[in-house]
Amino acid sequence: MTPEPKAAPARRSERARSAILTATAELVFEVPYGRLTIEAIAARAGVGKQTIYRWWPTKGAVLFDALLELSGGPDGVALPETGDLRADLALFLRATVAEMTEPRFDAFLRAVMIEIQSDPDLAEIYRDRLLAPQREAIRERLRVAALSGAIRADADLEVAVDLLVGPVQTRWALGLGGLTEAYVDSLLDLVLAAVRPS
Amino acid sequence: MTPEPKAAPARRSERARSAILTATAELVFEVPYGRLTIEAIAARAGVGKQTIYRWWPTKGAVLFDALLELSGGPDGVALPETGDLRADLALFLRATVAEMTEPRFDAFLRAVMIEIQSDPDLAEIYRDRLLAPQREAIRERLRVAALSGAIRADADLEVAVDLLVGPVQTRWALGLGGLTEAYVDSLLDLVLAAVRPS
Amino acid sequence: MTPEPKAAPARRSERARSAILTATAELVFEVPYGRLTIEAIAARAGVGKQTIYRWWPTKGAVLFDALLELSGGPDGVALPETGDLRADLALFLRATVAEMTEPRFDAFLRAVMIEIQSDPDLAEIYRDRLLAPQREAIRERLRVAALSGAIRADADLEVAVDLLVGPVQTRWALGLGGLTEAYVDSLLDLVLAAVRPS
Amino acid sequence: MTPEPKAAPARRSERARSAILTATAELVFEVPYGRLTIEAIAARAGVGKQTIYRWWPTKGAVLFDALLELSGGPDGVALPETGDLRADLALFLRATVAEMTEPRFDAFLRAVMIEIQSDPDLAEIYRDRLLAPQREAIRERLRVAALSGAIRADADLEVAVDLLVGPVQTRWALGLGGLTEAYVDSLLDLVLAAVRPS
DNA sequence: TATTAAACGAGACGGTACGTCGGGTCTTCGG
DNA sequence: CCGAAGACCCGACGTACCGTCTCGTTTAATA
Repeated sequence: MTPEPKAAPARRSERARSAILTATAELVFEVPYGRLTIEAIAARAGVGKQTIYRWWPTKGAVLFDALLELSGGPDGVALPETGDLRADLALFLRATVAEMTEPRFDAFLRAVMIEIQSDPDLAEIYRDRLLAPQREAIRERLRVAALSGAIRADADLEVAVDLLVGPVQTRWALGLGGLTEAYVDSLLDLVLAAVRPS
Repeated sequence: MTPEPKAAPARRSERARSAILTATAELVFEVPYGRLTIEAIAARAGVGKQTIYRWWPTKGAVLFDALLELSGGPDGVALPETGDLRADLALFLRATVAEMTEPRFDAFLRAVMIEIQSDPDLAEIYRDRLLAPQREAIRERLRVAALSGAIRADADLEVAVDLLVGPVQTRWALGLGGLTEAYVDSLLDLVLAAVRPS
Repeated sequence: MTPEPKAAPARRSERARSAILTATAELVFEVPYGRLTIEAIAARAGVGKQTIYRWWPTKGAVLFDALLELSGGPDGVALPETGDLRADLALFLRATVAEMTEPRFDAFLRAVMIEIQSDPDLAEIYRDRLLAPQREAIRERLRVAALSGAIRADADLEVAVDLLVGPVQTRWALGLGGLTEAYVDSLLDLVLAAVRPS
Repeated sequence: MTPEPKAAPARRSERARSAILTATAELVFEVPYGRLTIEAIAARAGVGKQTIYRWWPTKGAVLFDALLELSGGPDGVALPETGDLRADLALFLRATVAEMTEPRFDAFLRAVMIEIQSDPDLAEIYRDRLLAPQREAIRERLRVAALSGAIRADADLEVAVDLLVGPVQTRWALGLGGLTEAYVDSLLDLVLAAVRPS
């Protein structure tokens, strides 16, 4: 059932794999990403450099695997569905803001941003594996709300998702600050006004 | 009257300065930013490496000066004021989208994004020198509209700015695509609905 | 029994080592020693700079290893012992003069002289590894001659060695010229007169 | 009558000239000659680099002028003529040894040696300006001794000079040590024995 | 005494080489 | 036979000096 047992991982050391991802996660927080070297990861993980190059093509790939390892269980920030649209969205956005505010996660995400800007392939992976599911969940939530009449039926939901996510992401990415719970409330006021029925 | 403008750059070669910024702008487009080296800039500019290190502390600083040089005259994308709010905003957003779509500018902006994620000092410069004026112009335009009754008087204009700028910036930064004129229209539909009077 | 022969050079590439020493020997002859760069040696040897710095602390150390490599087999100029003191010394001095006159060796020795003047540690190595054995051989030859009555028994042999070697070395070092076989004869006339019995 | 008023030294600053030579003399003692830079000389002398390059072609030329300045008045070590040959030579050799032993002079002379090995032109200047007069003085002294019957009439005086000077110079240059007054005595014993009449 | 041309201090400039860091590959050895 | 260890070739780093080249600013011989 495993979809891709390809390239038969032969005998891959699980110990080495997780040591490498753990070391990466630690180092991303400790040193500026531009100074993060494969040698440092190997040294921290107690692993030969070759063991890294054998399994990952680039530093960015290691970073992404480390990220997937972290966001593995609970797929990032989950979106609840209590029936109260505003409450659900508020919960989600507050959790997002909390992540972006937490120093370790902030460092990690900025490293990911750097790789996304540098490498379109990694950008695609990020979109497909992490972004798309999240956006789809929000869109689905809005769709339900539209059916129940909580929001306008003809609203462009894709753009509505952008309206919810874009402002927060942009403020974080450009370091504009102001990412508080109050901000989330103000944002929701406007976005919900935009999609309010008739 | 100032007795010592001492820190005055002494005798700085304008020829070298502009050759360096030009070479940087060219190379940012030609090679991935991670592979862009100071040596390459120096070689392309026909300049000694030391001449770069003498006047800029980091590669990012050179990049930013090159950016400021480009966006020098017309401060980036200007915001017209015709009295028709939607038309003004549409013009502005379309120009922004056009920039982000143009390969040279796209490459340049991604390089800037990398530096912003890496260096808070550069992020601050970017915010203060380029972002802040633009956002202020938009906010001012909205303020005028609020006074004339075109939009709700009690709307939170700071968040309204985010609503306009965030979605576009986020789609570009994360490579989500779909940055078309149609998208701008859909976006404006929702945003103007959000701030529509009573 | 030694638990850690650790400082053992690990796995050192013999290919690189000899390529470096050969390149050095060639370049010492081709360019003035002051212009001889480590980068040129590395390039000529087809080797990374780091490989040189890994095994030698300074350019002078490489030069000395190259010299030892050359003077390896026949320990420099050998001193024969035929029973005829004057003939033996004449052979030795002529060989010395021949070396000093040969352009490649001249260039090499002048480079060594420069390093000796610059670095007392290298001077010590030179004395111990190359000079001392040679001087000891001469002194031993003179000792035998003293025992056989060919020269005065109470002559200060250390100084006698200086008398043989110093004039030639000085004329060469200061570029005074006149280093011919005739000069060797004149020199031997005087030196042997100095140590002639009774 | 001045054969070359050419290049008319125009107005040369004596202050600068002597400051440069003094700074050079100081620095030769303070830093290894290989690390002695023109920039350091200029800085120490409170002079622009160009002022050095205007009047001297190379660092070695400055060094030599500094040396000539020092050995200016008393042309190096003078050779007395008291009628007692051994006493005269002993005085001269002891003075030479004293110079070579004095740390400042030692450093200076080693710098000169480096330049002589590096640059045949400077070697020639050194021979002509400093070495030749000294050797001629010794040879003249020996010639007088030969006439007076103190030494053999048919001795090769050029080689005799080498016998006196070479051993001391060589021991110093190669760092063999043992440059004491006792050594001078032993040396004179042998050399005078070599040229003793019949 | 005022003019003027050079030499001067300062230091930026285009370069070369330095000695170091890290990338990505290859080789050796131990488990 | 994988993995740790680390040497290897290579390219770039940021620094130190090179020798040249402006810049004003003395400075001393003329005009």
